[in-house]
Amino acid sequence: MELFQERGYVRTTVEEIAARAGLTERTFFRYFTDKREVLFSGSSDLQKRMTDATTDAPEATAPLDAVAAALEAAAAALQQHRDESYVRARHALLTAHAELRERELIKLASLTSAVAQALRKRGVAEPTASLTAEAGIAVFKVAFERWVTGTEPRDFSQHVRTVLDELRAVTAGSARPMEAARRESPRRRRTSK
Amino acid sequence: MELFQERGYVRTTVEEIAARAGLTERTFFRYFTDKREVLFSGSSDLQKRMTDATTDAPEATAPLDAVAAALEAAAAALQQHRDESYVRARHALLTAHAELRERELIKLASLTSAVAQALRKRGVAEPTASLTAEAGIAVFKVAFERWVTGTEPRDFSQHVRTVLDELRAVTAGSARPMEAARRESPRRRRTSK
DNA sequence: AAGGTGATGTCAGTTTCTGCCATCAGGAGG
DNA sequence: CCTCCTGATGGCAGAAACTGACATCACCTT
Repeated sequence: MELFQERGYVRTTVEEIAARAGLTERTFFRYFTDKREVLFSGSSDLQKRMTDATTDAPEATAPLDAVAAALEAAAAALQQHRDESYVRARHALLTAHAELRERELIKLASLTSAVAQALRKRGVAEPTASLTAEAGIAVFKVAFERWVTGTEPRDFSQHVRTVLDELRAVTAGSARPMEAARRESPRRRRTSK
Repeated sequence: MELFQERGYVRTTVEEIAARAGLTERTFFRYFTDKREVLFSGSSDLQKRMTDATTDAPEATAPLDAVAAALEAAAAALQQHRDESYVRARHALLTAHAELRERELIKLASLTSAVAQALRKRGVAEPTASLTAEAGIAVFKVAFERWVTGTEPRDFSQHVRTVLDELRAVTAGSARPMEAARRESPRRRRTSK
């Protein structure tokens, strides 16, 4: 990250990164499959937290609410493990370089299918599982963007809740809503839990 | 595509591709920024169709339904312009090579923000616009996957409609639904149409 | 005929990434 | 203490992707 901020991502060579770490280029490629990968070391950890949270949600929890729990877990992990300056610097790099955004997107896709998998383990059928996971990660993306971009120091988990409610509003307010919903699960009263 | 099927994607060199087209490697890179890009030439066209469809939906149409129109447009374009064997071959390449999936994901992300942009032009506010676009593209992904993977020769647009209904079911059947919805739009009775 | 323009070719060079083999430190077992 | 094994690292050569600079050529305009 030091080097990336000194000379920018593209002009920083893998050899330089390795040297700064007291290693060789060859060794770098033994730890990271890619030059890009060096910016995504935490992602497998995040994924584990989120799938665990999905799996551990109480049995009666609706699919989307299990995913909401995963999002809360992610929010907690993010605010704990990374200081804000690192997150912002990283985010600046990602938005500036398409190759890095690509990598982020595939990480998010992997996250999505992992969450879908966790939902299936809960007994959620396809395509509900995939779809709920997709929607949940969409919420994650939008909320994260608003969190990093936003000026006011608002809580990430607060953003998550807001955006999740927005999602529910979006899909509730459109045509042809119901026959599938009735099939899926018994009507649920606004459980204050 | 010929070469990719003869020797596989990785063992096909850009020089070979260019030669097969009667050109030089250098010229290839004047037309395509990337080796990957050669498999995504149609994407900007698809994007235009979808944003147009979003923009052209009748004024009273709800956001998600405008996006549904865009999905219909995409389905029409796909079934018209590409024969099935090409679509399947391409899909096989994309699932086999992570670098290609990355590229596809960024194309879909670009599509998402273009659709969000089109929604904003309709007067849809943030974050509803982004969120609706994300959800819509999620439907596209899931429906496309089912279409290509599926054995029965079902219509793509048919898949789209099914998955869209599933999405509505997913978000309808979860907790804490309403305060955002109430803010967003006047109460809407479960319209049977 | 002269000049301009756009598409292509040629070439040299950088960087990423891989395969192969050598080295070296430390632990296990004799 | 010696030996063998193993895991981590370095060194090196090479393929392939990509870039920049310049040359060439066809074609069009004037």
